[in-house]
Amino acid sequence: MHVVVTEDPEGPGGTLGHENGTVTHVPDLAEAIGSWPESDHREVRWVWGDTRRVYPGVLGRGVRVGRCHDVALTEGLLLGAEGRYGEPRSAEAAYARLHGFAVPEDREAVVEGGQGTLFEAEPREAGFGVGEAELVAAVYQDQLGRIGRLKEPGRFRLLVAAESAGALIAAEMGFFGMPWRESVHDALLTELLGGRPAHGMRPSKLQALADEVAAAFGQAVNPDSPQQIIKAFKSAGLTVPSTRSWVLKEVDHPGVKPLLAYKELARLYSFHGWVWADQWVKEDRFRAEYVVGGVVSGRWATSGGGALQIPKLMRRAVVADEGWTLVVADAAQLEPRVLAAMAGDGGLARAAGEIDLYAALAKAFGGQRDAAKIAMLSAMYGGTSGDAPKLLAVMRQRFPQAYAFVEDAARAGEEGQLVRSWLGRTSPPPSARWRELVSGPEGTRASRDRGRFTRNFVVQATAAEWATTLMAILRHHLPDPAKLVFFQHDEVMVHCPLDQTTTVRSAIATAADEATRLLFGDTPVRFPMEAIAVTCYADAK
DNA sequence: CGCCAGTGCGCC
DNA sequence: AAAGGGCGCACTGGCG
Repeated sequence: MHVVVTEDPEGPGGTLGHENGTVTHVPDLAEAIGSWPESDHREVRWVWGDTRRVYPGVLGRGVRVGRCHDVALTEGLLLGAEGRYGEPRSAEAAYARLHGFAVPEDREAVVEGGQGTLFEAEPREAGFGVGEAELVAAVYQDQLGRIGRLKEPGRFRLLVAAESAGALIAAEMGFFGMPWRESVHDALLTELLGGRPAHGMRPSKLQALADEVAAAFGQAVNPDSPQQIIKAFKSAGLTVPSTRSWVLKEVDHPGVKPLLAYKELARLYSFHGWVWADQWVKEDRFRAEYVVGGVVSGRWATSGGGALQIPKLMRRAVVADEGWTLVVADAAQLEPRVLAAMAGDGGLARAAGEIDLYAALAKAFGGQRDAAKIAMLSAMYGGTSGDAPKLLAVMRQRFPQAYAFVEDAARAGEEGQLVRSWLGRTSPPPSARWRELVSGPEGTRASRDRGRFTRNFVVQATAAEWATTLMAILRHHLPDPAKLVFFQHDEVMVHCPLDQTTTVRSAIATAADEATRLLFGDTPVRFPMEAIAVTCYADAK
């Protein structure tokens, strides 16, 4: 069964819309959801316009839900599938389209940017002469109908369920937070940088390196300015095309070493330094803002805090609570396995039945595991340099179906067509700019670029679907109080009491298996998900 | 002053 | 060694 949920613009109240069409106003929404008759609590699908607007408040009152249908996320997926990519996807917009009213822009598109301002800027639209509960209910019914008319409604329903579950998980991860020891983080920064500087100053070790750089060049140079660095090298008689670290590494000049050291530390300082901690870490928890489906491929993005780019070095600060542990699991070689399963390539699927897929493929590539890996990555990314052409020729011969699968996706992209993931996420259409370019002198290049994008899209998007499905299942298998606290494309982290370690590890294995069956049915492809329990994230690999 | 593109680099 | 896909974010420096 489903229940439509709306929250009052002010206060803790809201409405519950029942399947028979009646709408009840409740003074305390979280309480009403939490006290829903236990017998069917797990069976309820809570339908709401936007998880980010409704769920945090509910969580804040200590209530969690099992399943939901996020109307805005679903609308985005449906619009893409219907060739209307990019149109506003809020429940209000969907309702307006349904009835021929003027379609309001999405609020996040209007407000955009700043943390915490996402939904505060303007009061809720007055509506279209209909209560919000009726509005959401009408859009929900319409969406069910549209899903039913798609080519693969069953798969798309899985996609919608996974995306909606992802929204719940993202909200919960943001709410509960990832363990982050401020004291460890501070000690690490102090060791590397030399203590927190006064406002407007560089940390001492950073300043020392900057001074070394200036001394080496015999002139003042801002190490944060690529332009100034290039000029400084020029006046030393050296021409560098850029200041990328791998370029500078090859340059013979005394300024290079301190400069590279500076760049590395400066990044830590500005990205994950004290200012970052002030903003994002409270009470030994890092609370990130995830954006479900924020990447066109369906991967998650972040809107602040950089949760998906935590430097390996900083993982020292991620430490389980006393008596608790971190169970960290990542899917090994996820993308080639996804390709094997999707393409139905017998040979590749057999290799993907092994724990080390690349080793299993090595035979086909002259016994070279590295060659097999480059061949697979080139096939999935559209690589053309080095040995790629030669290795791709081997792949074409030995794994023709997998080869054809990515080639077809690339060709579709080059021709300006849309491609779809396994569950039905649709790639964005080519931009107007691309259409101009493609018929001009730079046409071949633009065409190839888009081909590489669509080639990768089908694999990356399906990998994202597998990972989100796994998480959605895992969430239901976790014993209380274990919690998902981190997710990064193909890696999950669960924070749990020590005595739940074994249960959590097997829950992860089960979830990986169930996700594989749900998506691909009876495939020989295996998706190994090795889980390791650690006290500190840095010890996970 | 804010805005924006370019650069560079962290993660998968 | 540094190519091929996807991101976010800090910083510089030019512009209005």
